[in-house]
Amino acid sequence: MIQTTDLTNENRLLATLPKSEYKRLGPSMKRVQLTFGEVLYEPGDIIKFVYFPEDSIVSLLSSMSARSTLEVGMVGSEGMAGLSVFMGVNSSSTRAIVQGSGSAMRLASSAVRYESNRLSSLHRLMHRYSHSFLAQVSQSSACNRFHSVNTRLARWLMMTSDRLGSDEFRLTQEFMSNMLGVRREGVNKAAGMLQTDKMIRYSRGMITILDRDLLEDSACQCYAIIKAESDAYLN
Amino acid sequence: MIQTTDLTNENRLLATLPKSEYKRLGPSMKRVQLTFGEVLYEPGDIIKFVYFPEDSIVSLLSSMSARSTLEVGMVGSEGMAGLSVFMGVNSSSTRAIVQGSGSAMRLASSAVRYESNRLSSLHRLMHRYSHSFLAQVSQSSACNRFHSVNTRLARWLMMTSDRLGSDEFRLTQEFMSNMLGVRREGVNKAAGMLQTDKMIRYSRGMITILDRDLLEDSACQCYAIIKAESDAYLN
DNA sequence: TCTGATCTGTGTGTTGTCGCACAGACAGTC
DNA sequence: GACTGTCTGTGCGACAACACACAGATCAGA
Repeated sequence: MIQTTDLTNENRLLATLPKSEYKRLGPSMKRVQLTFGEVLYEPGDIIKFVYFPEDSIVSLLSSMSARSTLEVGMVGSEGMAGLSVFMGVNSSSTRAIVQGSGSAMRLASSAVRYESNRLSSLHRLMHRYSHSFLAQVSQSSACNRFHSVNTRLARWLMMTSDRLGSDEFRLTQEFMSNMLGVRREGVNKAAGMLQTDKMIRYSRGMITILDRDLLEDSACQCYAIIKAESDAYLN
Repeated sequence: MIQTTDLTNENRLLATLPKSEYKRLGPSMKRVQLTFGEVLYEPGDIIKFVYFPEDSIVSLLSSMSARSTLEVGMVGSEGMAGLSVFMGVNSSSTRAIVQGSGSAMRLASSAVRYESNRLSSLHRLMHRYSHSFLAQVSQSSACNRFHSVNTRLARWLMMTSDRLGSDEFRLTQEFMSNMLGVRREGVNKAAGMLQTDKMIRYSRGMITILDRDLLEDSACQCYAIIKAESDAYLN
């Protein structure tokens, strides 16, 4: 497995906090293992915990029907799942599902509510992350409207790879179709092209990125735009 | 012109503030007239003012290219244009354009930065609005992916009508095509159907909603979902 | 080694939207 | 009343994605 990012294996949002604030959160925080497919919360659920992914990924999904689901946002070590809590609302309108197994720091929602107004750096960071996340959702929205399945799949694979810090991961076409909001057959076709062009290799749910540069080239500009936004807010 | 909502002609977010906080904002605030087509800020611009629409509407657009633009969020009396400022970022990734002429309260960004941490009700409200807005953007994103031009146009007309507090307004097919992210011809076809079914009437940029109930029925569920979210946060 | 479950490949026909091209309708103005 | 610009209507070919239907490949476990 090739490490492609300088992953320090910690959540970058938390890592940016001054020590004093981090310590204050300590007692309410716990490192947990998130496993693929785990649902952290459903739309309307009371959110008990928020999650700061380390090498895991959480996807936020909007579903129109059982058949039609779409990822509206992806959360990795750059962010947090459960922004609603920070915004003073105890439930979300999206489903949060673990898209990549790995560890995350889990924080009780009550602690978020209690501390986020007292810890100024945390507060400021969360605000900036909210902005970054909103920008991501906005960009994806336009991307989903205008770009083809091919380019969107390439973008999505790049984003996933970045957050996992790996070029190899398990994901079926079925799963990706739920993320991109297209049929499995569409993913098959798009993935087939990427494979023909030697950018990726895949078999029975195991995907390997063979050529990141080529893959990035076939992704739309949205990838770079979202990445810039995600990285920038951490300074 | 038929008034269909109990429009009190003031921004509902501001109206929810306690008097003391509203007074604090007073000196920095000014009622301005927004005119159709006016651009409040472009992506990347430093945002000097935020706007609390009264009977005006501000659309937030994401553009992939000159040809391809999409409305990612709509702001009326329930909200504010310029959320980024509240989130501690002085520019936005979207373009803010006036979609419906009318009045708005304009507040200097510096005042937002200075006061939003001091005025607790304002802060709390803005947080809750941020959540509501994020929910709107997420829902629209899925809607744009899964629903037909017909239903999306119906939804969009309903949302516009709600915010203007009127059943009659000026909007060309060309303009709507930029909002919905489809070609003008597509809007023509969809609008033609709505007109055939006697839900709306239109001519040279003047649209009249003839039957709100029917129009709401042909809009997708997204309309009701977004409306509920927008109304709920104000309690 | 057989069996069932899962994952992937692909074929056919349909539909929605696009891209382009142009004609008609209407309003303002000189 | 003629001219110009704007807005609207429509026709046609192209194409991406859809819906459905199966067949083939691979793996895990009995």
